[in-house]
Amino acid sequence: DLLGEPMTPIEQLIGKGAKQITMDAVPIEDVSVYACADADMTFRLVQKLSPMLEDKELRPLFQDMEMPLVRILGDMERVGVRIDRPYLEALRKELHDLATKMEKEICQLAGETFNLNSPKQLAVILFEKLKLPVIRKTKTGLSTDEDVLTKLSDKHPLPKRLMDYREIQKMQSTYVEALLEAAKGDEDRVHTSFNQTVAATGRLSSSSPNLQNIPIRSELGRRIRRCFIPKAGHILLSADYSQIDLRMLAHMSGDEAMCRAFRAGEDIHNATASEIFGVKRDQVTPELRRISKSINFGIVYGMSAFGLSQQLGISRQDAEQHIKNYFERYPGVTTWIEKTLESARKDGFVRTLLGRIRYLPEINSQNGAVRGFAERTAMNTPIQGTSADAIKVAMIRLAKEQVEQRWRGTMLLQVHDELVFEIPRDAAKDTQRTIKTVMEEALKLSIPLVVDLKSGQNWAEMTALKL
DNA sequence: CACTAGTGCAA
DNA sequence: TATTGCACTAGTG
Repeated sequence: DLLGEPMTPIEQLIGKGAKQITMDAVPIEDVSVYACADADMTFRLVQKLSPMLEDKELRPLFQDMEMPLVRILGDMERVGVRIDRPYLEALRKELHDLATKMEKEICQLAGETFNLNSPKQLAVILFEKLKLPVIRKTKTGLSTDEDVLTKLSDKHPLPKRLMDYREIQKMQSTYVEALLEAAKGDEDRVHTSFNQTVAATGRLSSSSPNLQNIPIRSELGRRIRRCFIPKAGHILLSADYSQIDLRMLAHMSGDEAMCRAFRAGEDIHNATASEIFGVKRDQVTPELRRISKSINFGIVYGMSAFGLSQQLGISRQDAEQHIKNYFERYPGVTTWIEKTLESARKDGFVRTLLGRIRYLPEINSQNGAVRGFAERTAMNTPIQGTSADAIKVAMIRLAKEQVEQRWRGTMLLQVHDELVFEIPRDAAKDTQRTIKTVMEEALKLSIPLVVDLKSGQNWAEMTALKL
């Protein structure tokens, strides 16, 4: 600001224009205290979240949660996470050679060369040249997604080969190359951005690179995850909330059977299977547990019988029966969903346990699809958002405890229900205890929050810790 | 270079 | 016709 008014200290910290936004709403002298070195981040935050100040219930959320978190996230971003560059370079070479080989083989199967990364070109090969049956359409053409390719894989060898190729391609382009690019300088650490004002539920998001979607499920995925390592003399420590979303549902609904299961320390999917299939706890087969796990997730997302049937590959009638049994066994959940929808229709918004608000202007829409979407959001937001509230509380308390020297090390990442730390080898013991306790006590609920700890020399191979 | 569509990774 | 995100490639303008 070379010619205009001199900038105030707060403006210097958080950017021009911040004054009107913050000062009009309410004077917060402490903004400068919280403003971290990332001025742009703070400015966006103030701009986007300052309406919170006008709502009596949201003001503490803004001042005591979101503002202190700015500093913590800024620190995490600046510290970054170490990656094993030589390891990733080798992986890049291996995957490159593999992809090249598979590309040739697939084009031979197809009888012509084409761009394997083009769904449009692939559809021509699959459905015109090879005359395979069309499983599903997209709005512009014929679908070739994983679900479709799986259904085609007993009719021709190409679909399976293509699925394998896609996995390699995904891992190579989205992770291996992106991470090497992100750690290109003289430092072997990558620095994500934690976005505080993006997700409508109050979750964080991560970008450039996104470190909240590092693969873990496939074997190749775990090989990528292995590239995240601690600095010399340190370990990686991961602390994750066990079934946090379902615990939030249990607490908010107060459902007796669900709360009882959590209080007894039961495996919730096992308990659910036992309830809805009417078998004893020790008679639950892996298959019944798998179905129950799907239903539990589905409930959190506001699933339909159709959705469950698709997910499980069963008939709609069977899916309907499972859902019916679920609501009969967990009547408190049924009531909670009804009450939540009712208040959303009346007020036009829903809130998390700590009062975070999400407006749902389409909850009374005449359009069934639009309304249905708003209804699923109305159920999901209090659950997902309360989980986000809990881990944010934990992060703030942990940062405070760290200043008070209750533990040593550095918080590196937040992945929605997990915190990842870099801990000096000799500080492990006390630190573990503190982290677990602080996280589990983040919110006092009618059921316990449980945190599982793991540690290791990389983010893929971690050993469970017992205290 | 900006944008959309399809696809797929995570919690 | 299952929530919240981010990001890749192809394709279009």
